[in-house]
Amino acid sequence: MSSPVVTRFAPSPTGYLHIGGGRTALFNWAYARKTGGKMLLRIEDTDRERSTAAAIDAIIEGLTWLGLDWAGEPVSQYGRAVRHREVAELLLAQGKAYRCYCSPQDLEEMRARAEAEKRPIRYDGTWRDRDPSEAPAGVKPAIRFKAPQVGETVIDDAVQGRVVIPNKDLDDLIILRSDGNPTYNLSVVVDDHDMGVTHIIRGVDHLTNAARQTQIYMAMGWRVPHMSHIPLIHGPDGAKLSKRHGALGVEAYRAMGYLPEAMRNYLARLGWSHGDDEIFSTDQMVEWFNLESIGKSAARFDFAKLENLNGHYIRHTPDDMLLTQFIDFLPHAEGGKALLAHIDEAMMAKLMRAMPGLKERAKTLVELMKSTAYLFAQRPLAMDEKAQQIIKDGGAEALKGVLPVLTQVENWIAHDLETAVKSHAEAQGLKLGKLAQPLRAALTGTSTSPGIFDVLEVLGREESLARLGDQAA
RNA sequence: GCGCCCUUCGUCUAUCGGUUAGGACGACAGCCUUUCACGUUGUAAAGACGGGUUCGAUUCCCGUAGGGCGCGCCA
Repeated sequence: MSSPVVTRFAPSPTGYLHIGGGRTALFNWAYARKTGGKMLLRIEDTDRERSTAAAIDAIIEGLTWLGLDWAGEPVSQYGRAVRHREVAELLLAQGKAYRCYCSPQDLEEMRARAEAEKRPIRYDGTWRDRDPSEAPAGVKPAIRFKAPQVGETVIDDAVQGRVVIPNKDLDDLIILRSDGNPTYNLSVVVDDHDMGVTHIIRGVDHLTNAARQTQIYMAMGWRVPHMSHIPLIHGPDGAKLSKRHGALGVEAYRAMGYLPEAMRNYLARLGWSHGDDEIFSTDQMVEWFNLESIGKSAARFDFAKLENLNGHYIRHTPDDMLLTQFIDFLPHAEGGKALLAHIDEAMMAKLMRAMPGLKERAKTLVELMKSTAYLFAQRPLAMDEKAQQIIKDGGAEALKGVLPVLTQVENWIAHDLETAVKSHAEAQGLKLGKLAQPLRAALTGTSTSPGIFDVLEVLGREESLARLGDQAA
């Protein structure tokens, strides 16, 4: 029996929770659930300049919206700085780290020179073996990790396989800044160790860090956690995800009207697969999830597929649940708050009745919201010229013209009309061309199909219908 | 420049040496429908290139090309 799995999601609060981070969190969460372990949340806020409380809120809200939860309170990495410093000092005392008196300018020059001479950009080890007595006065040193210079560091990665990195390509990284604050690579190792993390699942952009961190683990004599470096998500053009593409915060996806379950399903399929299965519940995903089935190559974000999936989830969500989700969505939607103000019991009832027609053709909640515009509109509705002309012309032709016009105004009504007409026609043995009967029935209240009265209200001209009826009959 | 990783239809992917290379999204066409959508049927669409290994390679190895990531007193 091995120890229970502990995963962690460790974002830095320097901005919104982007979609790649959301997927990383999903994988960590899914793996923890699958194995009966737990996922921890750690906020990597050691960069005091860029970390913000707003970003922390955004991350937590984003995860919550995605339906991902974690064990215990979020851990602030910055709050553990004392311990990180302690480890840095320990490394220093053991001769596994040393003080470096190079100034940032020195280092910049070093880099510039290396670049100019087309040499690898690395710290040259100036202070690695220099006698501390040579230290310039008044300069606060940074502490560098004394990384092995020969041999190689191996990362046994569940996704990437066995990755071997020559130690000569890894330089002595700073673990403690000259101002006494720890840096990322040190903090991560100390925290993951102290927090009992058994499995690290993160983006491949951390692969090189994994090597450096492995060296620190070894220097401390700590056990190296299982690693899984998952491929990154690219934009539609194959390049890095930019804001133009999908590098938006997860809250942007919420505002675009995507359902959390659709997002989970889509994100899971991006890089991970279970045979030919495309649409699966989150429970199903958890049951199937495994690290081995995660691919190694980067995947492009495809909004068309997300939309399709989202449409599927919208259609398959029970009306009442969808209505709840819709209401919850409104505050986050552009123009949604204005609608929210008009929602009372009567409106809820209307929305509920309209939902079957509404959800049939909405791929996102935004589309669904747009389709409800009719319900919120002032009566009587203004008709465009085309509609007016059609009415003016009257006659049997009018009916043909009316439907498309209605479509423009409000698809779902047309849907109701169509359904009502069809059923009436069938019930009364009428040919579909003869619509007068069912329409009259609707007008007199014989039909209970919601939307019919609204339709007539839109038309606003019972005479036209009557005329149509005469001709059609 | 150096290191690491990747490469199957336009996109996401299946395939664990032998398949007519499968599915999904998208596209196109038909059906359903007096709108749109849903649904449904079908079509087109892929192993980057070059060498090996093997009776046999998409699958294993090497090289080339292309792409990605990393190389901060950022995380």
